[in-house]
Amino acid sequence: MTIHIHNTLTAKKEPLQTLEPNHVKLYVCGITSYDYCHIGHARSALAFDMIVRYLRFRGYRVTFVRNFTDIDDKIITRAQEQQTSPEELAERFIGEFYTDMDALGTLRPDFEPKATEHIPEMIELITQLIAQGKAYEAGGDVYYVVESFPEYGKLSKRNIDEMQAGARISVNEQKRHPMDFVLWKASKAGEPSWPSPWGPGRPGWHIECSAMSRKFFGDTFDIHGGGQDLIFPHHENEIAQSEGASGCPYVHTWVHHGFVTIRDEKMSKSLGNFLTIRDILAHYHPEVLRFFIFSTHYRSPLDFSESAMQDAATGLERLYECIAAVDALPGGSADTPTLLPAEESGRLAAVRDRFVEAMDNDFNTAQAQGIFFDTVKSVNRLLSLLPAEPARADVAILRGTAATLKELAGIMGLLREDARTFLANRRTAKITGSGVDVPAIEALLAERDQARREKNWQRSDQIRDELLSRNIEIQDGAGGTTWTVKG
RNA sequence: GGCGGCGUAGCCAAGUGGCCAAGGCAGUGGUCUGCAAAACCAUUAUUCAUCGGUUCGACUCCGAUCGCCGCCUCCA
Repeated sequence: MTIHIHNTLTAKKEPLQTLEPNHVKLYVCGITSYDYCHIGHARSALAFDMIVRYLRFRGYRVTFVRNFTDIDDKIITRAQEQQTSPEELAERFIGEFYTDMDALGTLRPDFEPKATEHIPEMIELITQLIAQGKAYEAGGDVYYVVESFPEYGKLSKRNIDEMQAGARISVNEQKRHPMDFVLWKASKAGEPSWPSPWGPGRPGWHIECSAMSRKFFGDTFDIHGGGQDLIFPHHENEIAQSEGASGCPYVHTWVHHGFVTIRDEKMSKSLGNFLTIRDILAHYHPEVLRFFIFSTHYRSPLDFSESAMQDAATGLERLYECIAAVDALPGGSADTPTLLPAEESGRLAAVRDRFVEAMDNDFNTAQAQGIFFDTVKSVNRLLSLLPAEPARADVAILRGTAATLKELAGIMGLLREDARTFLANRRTAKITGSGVDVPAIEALLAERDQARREKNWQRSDQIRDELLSRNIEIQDGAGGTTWTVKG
């Protein structure tokens, strides 16, 4: 089996081929650091976190590069608003980004280049383009000659004429052609600037990725990723710059993930409908967010809602409950005959293969989650059949399955906590959130326990209803009564 | 207007032409339980927006229609 990945460039799923055997060179567009990250950024980070982990799980060496855009119009504007310097603002939000990413538990990329630390590389690339007649200087700015690149539009499936028909291209007297885009901008007074052959200025947005990916990977690399909104113009322009300069193919596979929407609309600051990662994590465990994000294929839109998050939380708890039940199993006896039907043990043993098949198909995490639930169902079924002194062989199979489940779910960053701890913490979080009085509950339960011993069912049920009205749900088990907070 | 994508049960969501259309949430019946809860078992789309076409056979391919969304300006 080979991994198939959807390639935006060809609009097809293609078998993964790497330039170097078993080595994937992956570049992902990171954030422009001028504000807190929202769930859309979380989706991007988590999608590529999963992809990197999965490729490594499948035996690839992955070199993962993700940049920071730390100089940009928005940064300059925001810094002025906040009466600080662009450098300070950008650094601050890079720090906030790390805070969020660490909370989400994402892997650090192997390299995290910043635009401001690669100005010479950008100047060199621009110089090469000018030397080839593919860029020109005008009034301290440098522009790319779009018409010098006949394949312009091949990624976003557009052509220059059609786009000119749209009237939204700003008129700029400096440009020779309205679609020409800026590689280097002359700085205005008070703006950050770097010396260049064209005078003091700063880089255009697109050039940084071309220059930095070339630094780490050379002229051609395997996978370039980002959000679907980057396809045009950002990635289209990167292709024009890089292929224009090198004459080589820039990227083999383009991977673009879908948006997070709220009430089916794209999150955007102008609509005021965006939620930051820390907003979400204040209310939900990071794994709940991950579970929610991976419940839909990465290229599809994903609609955020409270109820969807609740479903995700319920689903994740179901997985953890199962793991916790297996963890609680006794060692088992060699004298007890095994109960596990061959069909069932075969199904459990197939989990890994089924998971790989789903994930090899363009990282189908939604299908993979379905396989987790299938597995949980099988495990629970067997658990419910197990006698007090189960067969050692059955226990071994269940423990092995639980371990596999944790390993595979770990690729999505799920089931990474100790199950009992997770469930206990979750209950604690709910208690804290709802202001439940634990000693009062314990007292009522003790009273109910006494009532039950006396077979005073009326009083016993009265207490249960009383607790339920406070959102406390109880479970009578062999080892006593436990309780959880609903919701 | 141009380009791209989507429309699968009450909700969410897989499905790379052909065994009964995954899975989750919610619902219903049952087992268990003093009664419950959890768990388990069973059940919930003769049908995949609509209409045509290709094919022995289509949710899967092609065309049209309707509806929704995104990009075309900064954007994950």
